[in-house]
Amino acid sequence: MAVSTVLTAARAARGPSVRAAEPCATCEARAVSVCSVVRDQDLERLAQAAVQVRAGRGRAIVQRGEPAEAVFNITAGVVRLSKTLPDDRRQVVGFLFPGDFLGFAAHEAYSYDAEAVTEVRACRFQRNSFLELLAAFPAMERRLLCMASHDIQEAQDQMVLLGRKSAKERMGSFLLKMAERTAKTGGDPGLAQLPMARADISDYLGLTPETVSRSLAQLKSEGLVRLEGAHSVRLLDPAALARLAEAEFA
Amino acid sequence: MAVSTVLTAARAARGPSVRAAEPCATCEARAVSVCSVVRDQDLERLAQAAVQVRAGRGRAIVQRGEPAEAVFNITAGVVRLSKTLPDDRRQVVGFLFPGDFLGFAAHEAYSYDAEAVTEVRACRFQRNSFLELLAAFPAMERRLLCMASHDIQEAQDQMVLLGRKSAKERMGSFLLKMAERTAKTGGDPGLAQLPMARADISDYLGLTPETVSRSLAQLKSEGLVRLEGAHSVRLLDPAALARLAEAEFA
DNA sequence: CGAAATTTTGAACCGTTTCAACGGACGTGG
DNA sequence: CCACGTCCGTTGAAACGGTTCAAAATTTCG
Repeated sequence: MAVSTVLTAARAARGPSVRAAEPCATCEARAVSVCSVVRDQDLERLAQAAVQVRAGRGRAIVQRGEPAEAVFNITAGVVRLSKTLPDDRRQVVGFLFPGDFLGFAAHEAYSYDAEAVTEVRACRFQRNSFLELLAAFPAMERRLLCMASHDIQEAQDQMVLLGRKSAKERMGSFLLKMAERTAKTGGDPGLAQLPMARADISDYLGLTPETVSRSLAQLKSEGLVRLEGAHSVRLLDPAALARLAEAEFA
Repeated sequence: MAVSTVLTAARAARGPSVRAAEPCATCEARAVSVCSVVRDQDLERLAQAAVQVRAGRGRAIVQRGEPAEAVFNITAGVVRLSKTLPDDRRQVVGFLFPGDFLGFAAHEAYSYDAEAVTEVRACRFQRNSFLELLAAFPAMERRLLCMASHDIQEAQDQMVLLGRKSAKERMGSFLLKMAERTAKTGGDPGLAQLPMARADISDYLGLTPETVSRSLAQLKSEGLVRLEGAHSVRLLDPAALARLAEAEFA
């Protein structure tokens, strides 16, 4: 993921924010080591194609149907990807966090709306420049392919959630996933931070905001979690939660 | 996608079954032109790493958790990919048809079960050989990346279906998709052929077999379809069906 | 042709949604 | 710094769509 992060960093004279690549085998770490495969002059050339952009809470970043002329790399904040049916039913198909790519999978046009859940910073590339990078550096391409595979697996897990899990199970799965994310970015691993609104969570889990709220209340009454304000949840018994969620069934 | 198809064909002295590549921009055609990027001697080397395999109806091809040592390319028949929760709730995460890859996205272990819905023939590669191919031919890698992007978009559409559509809408979307497939392989475009059991369809659509049956009955009573036996459905009014399904919302 | 499996149909049940109202947090402006 | 208004989240009650359980009809295959 951190392709543009790295480029940005390169522009800023190679600061310590350049993250090391991790082994692709697990795809756990989405950091892409561009440095290892891109020569400095190319890096510079590409960095020039990248522009820092910002978006305030709730602002659209891309909209479904727009020609997919840009690829973004999120550097700060949280983005919500969603699709909306003509009668306004909405499904959130994913949340993007720092390091994630936006718009890469798109071919002609974006197939979803992307909006800022929190204040967002991102690195914007012209699509053509981005594709040139791929063409020039097969190792980049491989890395992206690996990341795409990972996304496919996540999507499949989400299908299990949407197709077969109860509301409480969905909520449990979601909390575990969010706590994992907190942990991965160096935060308290027992705390799930939920920067998005209940409506965003419900549209991600295929529920209503009311059901999300009720499911949380249930988990609370069972002693599995404690709500610390509306936007963070302490996991009191992650093991029990995992059992409940059958989170990706071990 | 017909990578192994092509390889197999190469072994059989380059028959007419070598499909031409189509432009990646749309990713509509999943045929991969290997011939254009792979030299003959390499093709032969790789063909030697591929083995034809068969599986009878209902037979497992790969199982979740198994080390992902092989990549398959389906050459005939239909494969069902599914995930099962510990209490036997099952979600079908996809069906594979001739030309599709199986096991490519897997990293260490397969993350799903793959079973033969009909009699299946496939081309089996050692994973390492397959990765060598990718390493040797960046154009292959690009093509796969494009295919993966396409799969991600399909997965997102399926999330909309599972998270937000009614039973009837799900059924409509499914029928349209299956009819499209029939059309693409040169069959009657107004006919959706459903080789899989109702239970497979229901596990794909996040429903029960009973609901699938009832939804079909409703569509029938509304004059949108006619059942021609249990495994093919004639679409009498595809436009109305598309409106109903909001199939990928135009 | 006949047995087993699959599909369809029927009726009661249940989890989630819907509709409605209340409570609390946040931000704005005084 | 506090008061007020708005938005968001929570809680309650009724309704609905889909599930579950049961049985009949059809298809499939030996």
